[in-house]
Amino acid sequence: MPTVDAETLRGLPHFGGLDAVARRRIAAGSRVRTLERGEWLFRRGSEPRAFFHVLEGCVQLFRSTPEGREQVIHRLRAGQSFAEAAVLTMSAYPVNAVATSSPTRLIEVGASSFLQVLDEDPRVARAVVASLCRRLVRLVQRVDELSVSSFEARLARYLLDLPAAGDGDDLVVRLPLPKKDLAAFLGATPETLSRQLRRWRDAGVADSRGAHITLHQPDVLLAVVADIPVPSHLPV
Amino acid sequence: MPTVDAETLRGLPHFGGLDAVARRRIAAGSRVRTLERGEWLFRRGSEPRAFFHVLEGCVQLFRSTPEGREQVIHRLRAGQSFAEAAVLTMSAYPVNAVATSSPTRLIEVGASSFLQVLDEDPRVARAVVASLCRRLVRLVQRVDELSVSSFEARLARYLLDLPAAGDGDDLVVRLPLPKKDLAAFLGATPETLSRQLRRWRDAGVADSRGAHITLHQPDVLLAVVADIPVPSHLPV
DNA sequence: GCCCTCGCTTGACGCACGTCAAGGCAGCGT
DNA sequence: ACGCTGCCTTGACGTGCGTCAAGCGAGGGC
Repeated sequence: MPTVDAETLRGLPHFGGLDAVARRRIAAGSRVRTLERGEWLFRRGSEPRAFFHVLEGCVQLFRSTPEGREQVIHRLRAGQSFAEAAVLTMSAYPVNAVATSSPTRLIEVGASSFLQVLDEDPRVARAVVASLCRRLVRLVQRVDELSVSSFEARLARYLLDLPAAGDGDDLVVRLPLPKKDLAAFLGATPETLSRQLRRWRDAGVADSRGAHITLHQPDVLLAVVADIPVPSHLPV
Repeated sequence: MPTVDAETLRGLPHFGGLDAVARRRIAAGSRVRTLERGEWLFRRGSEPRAFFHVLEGCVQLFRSTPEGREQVIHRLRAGQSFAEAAVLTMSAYPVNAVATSSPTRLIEVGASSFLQVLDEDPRVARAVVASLCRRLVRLVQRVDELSVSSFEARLARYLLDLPAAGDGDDLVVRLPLPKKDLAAFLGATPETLSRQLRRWRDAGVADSRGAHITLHQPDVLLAVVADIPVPSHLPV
């Protein structure tokens, strides 16, 4: 059970400004955990004893219905923290969490030491408030997207938000996750994703070869994102 | 422009524990506003100069697409605060806000005095963090609901969450808002709402007369909420 | 009384997506 | 080589829900 170096905590957004004493206190209540792909970190409804910070790999937060349909709420990569809110309300984790790559290394910060430091140091409180706010705004956006925009629009937005390389007039992006997971993240099925990419290929808008997707007409995608139906002067 | 009595602030969740000095500071940066039904409080994208606390009436937060489709994010009634997150990030209101009843009275708390007190008093920070967390959890629930559950399930859950009066074996609830607004809140259209109520009436599950809805078989609705398809031993 | 507006209800119709089922194609172990 | 097992793709089909359009009933003004 590897413990956490107090120095390591300096890198975390919440604890960057802390003095050495407080940092050592947090470090004492923390440890590093390593998970394999597919391993569960916590389940929805269980008691939140800790929040987490991703050092390496990827964690997916999701909910699921009794029949197995799942909605991915969030994907966390290196440098991001999560589950602070659950710790702060001290009620229950509202989602499930599993690692989606191997190995995934995390810092697990114990609830009690975190709450103590939070009460004593206004700077931590400030940092936590800020990060909660950012998350809140992002969620508001997702509520909006999931209910009013089509799958096409959600996918277009996702692709345009990826880091892209130019290639002549085209943009080329690389999917950072398998297509079936991307589909789940966008609240749809792999079949729907596949069909949308097919339609774009037929229309000459975008081509996909494996995880590499070439956007021939990014402006069309931009119009889709804005939810303005594209004037169909396109060849069949 | 009526100013705010420092005593009034004692009633607000964020400021209940404050000392008189801090409260007077907040009061100086605040005022009471009265809106008519339909009046705008702020628009998405504008700069957040204040957050609000509802004293009376109702405020609706929503987003809308260029073509006019709207998604209601939240409805606030007396005793609730909103837009703290926008103030804290200091970027832009992520939603629109309008009053939906007349009169709607609000306390408008100026951003600068709020931020100052937040930095100085850890108790305020704690209260704000707690309220943000609650909101975050509720939003996570909505992301989940909007994407994985059917309209029927969302409506069932909404009805079961209303305060109900018993009447024999039946439960009777009163819709606190017009049906078209309810439909929007649940991310659907009035037609869809109408049809669902019709189906329940035909199945003998629930009857609606205006805003009064009688639930003859609450257990069926409970099953719907759990997303377990109801075994159809029901008469046509 | 009449007419207007608004909220609600119904029907007809279309489309986006989910589900089920059947391949194709890669990688990988034996 | 073989057959696994996953991931992706495609087709056929069903359905939830939005859109359009019509009609209904309850106010409210004149």
